[in-house]
Amino acid sequence: MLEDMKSYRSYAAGDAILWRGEPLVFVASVVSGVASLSKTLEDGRTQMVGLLLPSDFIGRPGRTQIDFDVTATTDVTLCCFARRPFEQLVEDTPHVAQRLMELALDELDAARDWMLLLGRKTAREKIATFLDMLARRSQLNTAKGDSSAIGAALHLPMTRDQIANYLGLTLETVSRQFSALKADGIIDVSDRRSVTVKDLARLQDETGDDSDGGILS
Amino acid sequence: MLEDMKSYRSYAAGDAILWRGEPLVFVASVVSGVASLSKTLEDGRTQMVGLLLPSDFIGRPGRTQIDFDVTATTDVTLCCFARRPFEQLVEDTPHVAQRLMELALDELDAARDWMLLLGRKTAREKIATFLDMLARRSQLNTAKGDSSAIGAALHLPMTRDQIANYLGLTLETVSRQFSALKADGIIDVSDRRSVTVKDLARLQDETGDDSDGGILS
DNA sequence: CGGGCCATTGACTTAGGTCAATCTGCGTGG
DNA sequence: CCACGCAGATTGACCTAAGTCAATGGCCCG
Repeated sequence: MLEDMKSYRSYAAGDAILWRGEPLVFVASVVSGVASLSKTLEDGRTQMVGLLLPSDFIGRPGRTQIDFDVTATTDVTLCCFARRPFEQLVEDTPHVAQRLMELALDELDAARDWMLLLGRKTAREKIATFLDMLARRSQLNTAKGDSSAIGAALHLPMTRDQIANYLGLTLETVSRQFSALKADGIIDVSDRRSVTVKDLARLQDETGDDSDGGILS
Repeated sequence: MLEDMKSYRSYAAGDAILWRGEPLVFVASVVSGVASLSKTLEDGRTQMVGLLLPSDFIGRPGRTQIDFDVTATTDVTLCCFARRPFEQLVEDTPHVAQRLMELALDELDAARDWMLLLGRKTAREKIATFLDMLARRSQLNTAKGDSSAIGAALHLPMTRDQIANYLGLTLETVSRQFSALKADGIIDVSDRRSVTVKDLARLQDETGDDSDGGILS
């Protein structure tokens, strides 16, 4: 059974978890901390192409390589399974295959939202979208249903530089936009690692997104 | 059997195939022509988030909605299956589920490459990457193995405006970059719908991509 | 107490966007 | 068969959002 083959691995903030092109020996799920997927151009410009929060999955049944780097953004603990036996499990259990497919489709949707952000949003819209996303995500993980956790401090899991790489900006622009949103009374930036959303509605207005807001599942 | 439930639909260039949020009644595969997936901000800025060429698949087992628009970029013919029976087939045939999963992962990889392009590449690199992608794709579909179909005219399946929406640029910038690449002797732009790659190596240099070039499968 | 490491802020540059004029075909109807 | 009109493409002049470069500030940790 799968339980028998799981193991835990920990990485310190900044450590590489997987390198692009390296043979993929395990699949994993994030237990705690934040990891990121990123791609690099030959001259060193980099772009994060995914953020892995707790419960997210790393790995691709049927692939032996990945073509991005996986890095620990904060200290991270993973729950790992050897790839071969895991694939066996996937083949034997249709239900698991279907679940993985859904995960892949969710990631695809997230990737496409991010494409819109990267291709068309202004710096201010990018920051607003990023904060809104963090607010939604952290709300899910805490008080489910309590829709107004506004005023609570949002923890930023990354440095300005990493945020810039996620949003396709420079760290200076990220910093300036934080300051601007603060000056406009939309957020508060006390500690460098936390932001308080003072006016969520206004923050959402600033995202540029079509307001009819997606699927009401 | 699946054969019994397939039907063909055709759309003229510019026609909507599916609207965002609309209930998804069929899945389909592209028989001929080119379709695109796109997302729009509230003020009308749009970003293409995918291009569907012949043999590409539209649809997501387990989802009843999509949150992008699907539009016919050129005249398009689709081969459609009703969604419910198709999903039944997927559940009954593990092999099909696995194949779909691979398609989803391929799309995810393509989406991530595009994120790097949108977030970090210059206009010139974007155009070079776009042309290189078209060259690779059209080579696959024609003379397999003949690696130097250089000199052959590449057909552009879209207008400058659509290319701009795909690359996160404006149509003017697309036009200027075509002119610049032409002035540099890398391509030739005779007809507005076709481009001849005169120096593929140089074109690839201009993409900005890490030259060790991905996975040698 | 001191030395990194982030972050912020300012001054200046620039790639790409915007606005506007012109050009090029191409299909249509007289 | 021609001329008209229109949709797309090109080109130029100018503007601006964001990048670059550089100085300064705060904070944590040894």
